[in-house]
Amino acid sequence: MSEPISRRRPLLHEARCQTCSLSSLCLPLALELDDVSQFDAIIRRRAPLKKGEPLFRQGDTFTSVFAVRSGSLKQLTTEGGGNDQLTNFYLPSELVGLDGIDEEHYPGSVVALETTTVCEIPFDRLDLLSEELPELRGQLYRSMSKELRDDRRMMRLLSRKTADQRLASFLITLSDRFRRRGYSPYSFRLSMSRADIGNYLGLAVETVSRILSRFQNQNVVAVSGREVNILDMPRLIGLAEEEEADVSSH
Amino acid sequence: MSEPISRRRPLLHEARCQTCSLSSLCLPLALELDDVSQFDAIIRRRAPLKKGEPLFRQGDTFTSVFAVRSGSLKQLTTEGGGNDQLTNFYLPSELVGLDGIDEEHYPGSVVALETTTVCEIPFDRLDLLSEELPELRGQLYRSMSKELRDDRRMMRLLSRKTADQRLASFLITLSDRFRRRGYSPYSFRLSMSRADIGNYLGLAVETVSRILSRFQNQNVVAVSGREVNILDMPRLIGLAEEEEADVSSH
DNA sequence: CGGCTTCTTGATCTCGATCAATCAGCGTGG
DNA sequence: CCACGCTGATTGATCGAGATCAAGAAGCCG
Repeated sequence: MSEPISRRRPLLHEARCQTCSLSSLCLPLALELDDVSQFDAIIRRRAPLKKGEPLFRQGDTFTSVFAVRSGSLKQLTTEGGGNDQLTNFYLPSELVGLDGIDEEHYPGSVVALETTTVCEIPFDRLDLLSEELPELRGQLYRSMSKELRDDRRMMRLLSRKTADQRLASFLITLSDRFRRRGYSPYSFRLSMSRADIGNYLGLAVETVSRILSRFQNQNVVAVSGREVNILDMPRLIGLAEEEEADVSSH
Repeated sequence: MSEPISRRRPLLHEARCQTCSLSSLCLPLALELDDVSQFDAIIRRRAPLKKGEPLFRQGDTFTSVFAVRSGSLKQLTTEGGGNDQLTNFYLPSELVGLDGIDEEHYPGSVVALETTTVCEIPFDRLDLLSEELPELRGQLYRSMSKELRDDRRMMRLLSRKTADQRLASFLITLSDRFRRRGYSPYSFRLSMSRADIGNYLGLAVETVSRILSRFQNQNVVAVSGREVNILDMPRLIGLAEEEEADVSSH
């Protein structure tokens, strides 16, 4: 009634969970159709963020978690001085803000890397709904659990892997996330700068650049600016693991 | 009634949430007395683990999370080869196993560092109970969120801090956890080896040893084997932050 | 006591940071 | 349409924190 086939707010129209192409990856993934409607009802749509615009800032009051609909974001934590640490990149269908639940504020800023749209999910409503919908609750537990698991992988990367292994792992992880979203795992565009990559991986920008060049010379990837082509995936996987591998082949 | 002042199962008796000294830190922290009983009813007590004994192993089927009652544990993730990464230490009242929820198995082994007792909380029962008890659900969300937050801090430590800062941060974090549990924040015993500390902080054992010696020479701490005394907490905090600090005082 | 493991201390080497200099893109305005 | 200036990316040269290699010392337990 209030919204027939609204042309005035086409974004809002498209932005329903029921018609969202990400629904098989996102929070409502395990819900029945009826339940999806309930979930959809608590979502708030947001105007798209422009590149560099913050979704929220470190210290802002925690109210909601956000599902990325399109684009990408980075999470930054500042601690004294101007010394940022980039702790995460978020791609479509991923959930942002879960680490803010246990205090009244977000522990880091989240900033758009390109034009980005998100769905805002007020946490108090989500919590209440999760009481009625066990599937939703389970999905929420699983999302957080998965993020914990990913964090552990990241710690391993930061404390044990060489620069080469870090870059290779990074590219593989990205590739994998694209593949799961239906994009090519071999050819994609980085939405983050070299500086962002370095910050995230605990490396200097120069090192990132150098290693990408080297990978390129070895015909493992082709890189042109932010455009990446993975030419030899098995080799790249080898580079990411490479346990001081018995390099000798005889 | 069923248990007057049972002498036959003193452990089980003491091991009730209602009388547990950790109840103000543990999962049931936000529950009313009646609700605590419900929670208590799903807990399974466990025989104490001896030093070196695993609570579970990487790959074991996920069934439960565990609350540490006494002692301490370490979490290890093995990835190809024999190259372990120590991703966490667990102290009394902390929750173990949350990162296993979203897959059918635990992503790492958890091993006792000393004689350790835990409460087993079957996750399916916990999930069901969290439907009825919003406070419990909230506490569970908060626990996971806090762990996410701690992980981010750890990533920062691993990718930006020097060896000195890492050691100082480690000691401060431990001190803080002891204080919150009612123990001295200045004097405590490390239940983990130097090798464990190094593995956790991304440093070689030798480096850990060297830096502890240096801290000792600077009268910041007194270390004797695994016994630690923090002599100058403000100084230690300074060492942990030390943003390429303007060392000059004039 | 002897045979472990764990811890400490010293000497050297290496990976990646840092410093420094271009180079490439790209939007802005003349 | 091109010159200008800015930011981001690449490449080279040097340096240093911490790893690794190598010995001892000190617990610890049978």
